[in-house]
Amino acid sequence: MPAKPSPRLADVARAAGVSLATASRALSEPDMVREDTRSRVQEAVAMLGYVPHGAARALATRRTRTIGAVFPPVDNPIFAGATHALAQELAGAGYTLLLASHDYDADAELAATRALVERGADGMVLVGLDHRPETLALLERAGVPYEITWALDPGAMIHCVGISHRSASIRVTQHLLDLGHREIAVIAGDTRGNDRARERLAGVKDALAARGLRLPARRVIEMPFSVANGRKGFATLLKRAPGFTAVIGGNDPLAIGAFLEAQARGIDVPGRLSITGFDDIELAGELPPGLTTVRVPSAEIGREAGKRLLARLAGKAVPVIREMAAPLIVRGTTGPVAGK
Amino acid sequence: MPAKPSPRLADVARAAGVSLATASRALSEPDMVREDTRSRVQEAVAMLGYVPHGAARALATRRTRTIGAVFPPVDNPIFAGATHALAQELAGAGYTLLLASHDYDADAELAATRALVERGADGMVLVGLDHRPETLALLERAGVPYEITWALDPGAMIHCVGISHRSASIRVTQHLLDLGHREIAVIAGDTRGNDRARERLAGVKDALAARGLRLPARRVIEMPFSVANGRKGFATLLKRAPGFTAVIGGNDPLAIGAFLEAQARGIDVPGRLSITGFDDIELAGELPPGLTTVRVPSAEIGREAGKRLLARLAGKAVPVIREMAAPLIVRGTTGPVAGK
DNA sequence: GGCTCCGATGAAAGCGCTTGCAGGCAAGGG
DNA sequence: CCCTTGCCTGCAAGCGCTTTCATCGGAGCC
Repeated sequence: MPAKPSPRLADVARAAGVSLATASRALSEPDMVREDTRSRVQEAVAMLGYVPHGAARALATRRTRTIGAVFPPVDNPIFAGATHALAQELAGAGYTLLLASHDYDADAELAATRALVERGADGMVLVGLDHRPETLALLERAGVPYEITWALDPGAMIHCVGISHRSASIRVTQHLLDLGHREIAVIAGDTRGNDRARERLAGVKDALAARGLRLPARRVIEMPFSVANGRKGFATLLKRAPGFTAVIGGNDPLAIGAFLEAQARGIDVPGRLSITGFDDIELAGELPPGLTTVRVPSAEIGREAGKRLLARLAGKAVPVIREMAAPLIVRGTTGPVAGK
Repeated sequence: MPAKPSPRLADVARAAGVSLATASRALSEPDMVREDTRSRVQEAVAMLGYVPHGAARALATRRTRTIGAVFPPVDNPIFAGATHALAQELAGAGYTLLLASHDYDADAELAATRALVERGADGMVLVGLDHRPETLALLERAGVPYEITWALDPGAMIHCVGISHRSASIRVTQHLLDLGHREIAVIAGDTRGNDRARERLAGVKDALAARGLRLPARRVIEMPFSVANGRKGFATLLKRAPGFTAVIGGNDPLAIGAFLEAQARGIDVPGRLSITGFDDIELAGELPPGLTTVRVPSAEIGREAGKRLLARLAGKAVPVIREMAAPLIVRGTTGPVAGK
């Protein structure tokens, strides 16, 4: 390893023939310093290849210019899109993203949150409302502003940017009911520790109840999000409680899995079976006949969370709740119930 | 905002009735401290809700326990998977991921790298071999160990973990040649600033050349990676230079796009047209008849990069080059050329 | 031309933690 | 019973930067 110690600001100051204080100001408070002094400092910086020492600066300013995000599996395309958008938004303001991910595990989330707070995150982004109570308490105590994404706090007490999963889910279900479907099955996401999945399922029940219908337990199956599980879940439902005319997928991969399995079994979609998803990933629009789904603006959620946090750090007030639109996108996998 | 200042280690020390030094050791060097002293300190920590101040620690130790990663769009599923695996691997060792992403832009990559070095990343993960020369120079100068992922340095001078895109691509092409295909078209990824895409394309040409064949320029189109672009690219090729019997996609989304477009046009796959992809994303195996592709172990690459970096930081030596297997996965989209 | 006022610079005190060094104490050996 | 050996603990000096406060010189004013 290179033994040569990196140059410090003092070296820059010496090379530029100014004091440490002036060198510091030339870099972080440019217009407090005379033009020519500033350029001498900058030359020295370039010559020495000086790179500021973030930890030292952070210690002195009590700011790291870093935002922490704790996400469920970032490999879910929707979180990936949000992560990218968030990172971009932050980079534009000179901030950097500290990312931790977990597998829908509240304890891991707490540990990750603690790690990010220790690292000095100036703000935090979390997903959903299911957390260990200590998680939010920790942030409050440390005085770290945070944004909850995807979900919306019903009490409107904490800063959120997201959508109402329940009402979107109600719209999906109503769409199916309007098409005449009465026998509906659900392949839900894993609802343990995932309030979004829970709300989506609850929305289906709500919509049915509003028309005096019930969702029998055997018509519901929970599966971790993936195409393969969509297939599996569909196959299981078919065996366990056949007779349904529509399947509501907890997200798009699950719905696409169900669709592929139906196709493989020669079940005509949407002729004999309607299918809906949730999220509107790219493939939903590309895979014929097009998946009926809810568009969740995940990249915008990420970007918006970043914007709001930056605004709050700059002392500006932002509305506590930022609800995004989540329109129903009707495509080819839903149609009138057969025989109507 | 809560005005109450967070407790410092000195407060913990006072509460526990020990000196600052002892409190520090109780937390970071537990077995230098007697059992009962340690537990008194820990009680004080719990009571005060003490959270260590990372910047201060970093300043004193010259270590941030943080690894930086600069990735192209993290919303590409393969990078997303690698990011998740990397973050998990690091978390297991008490490290945290500093993530920056860019849109295949070398200047943005350089800026992001500088930002992460300033933040004190103890190590860095980059993707591919296309960089501004300053990027690697900066890391060398700062003495920050780094790993290149996905690609392999032909000179074996820099630490890499990845696959040989060229030879994998050669295998794909040979597979098609073996099936009798001679008229081959390519929907490549955008090769500007993307050495992987370039190598894949070069591999196709190599394999053809080895059998005395050429790849005419009009049979090649470059498109940013996406399903929609796969469709578009395929349509363009069909118009511009029809008569090919096989399409090589630069990655799976492009190949899937081509496949969907072919299907939409009633072209029988693999009867009249063979299609191959690259990466082996989940859908490649799920979408009938199954996409023939190359399996790129992206999550393993991420995990391995983390492992190697941690090992190097711990002073262990690791082989400079870590080549991962990238097997050809033959599925249903490739078959013998029609009429053979 | 002398005085005031202001803008630019410098000196120095931290920011919160780690760590080399030294001191203190108890146990063990002579 | 005194001294050595070792284990814990405490003191204090940084780690590299920011920022208050004081200083200094010069321009503007009368």
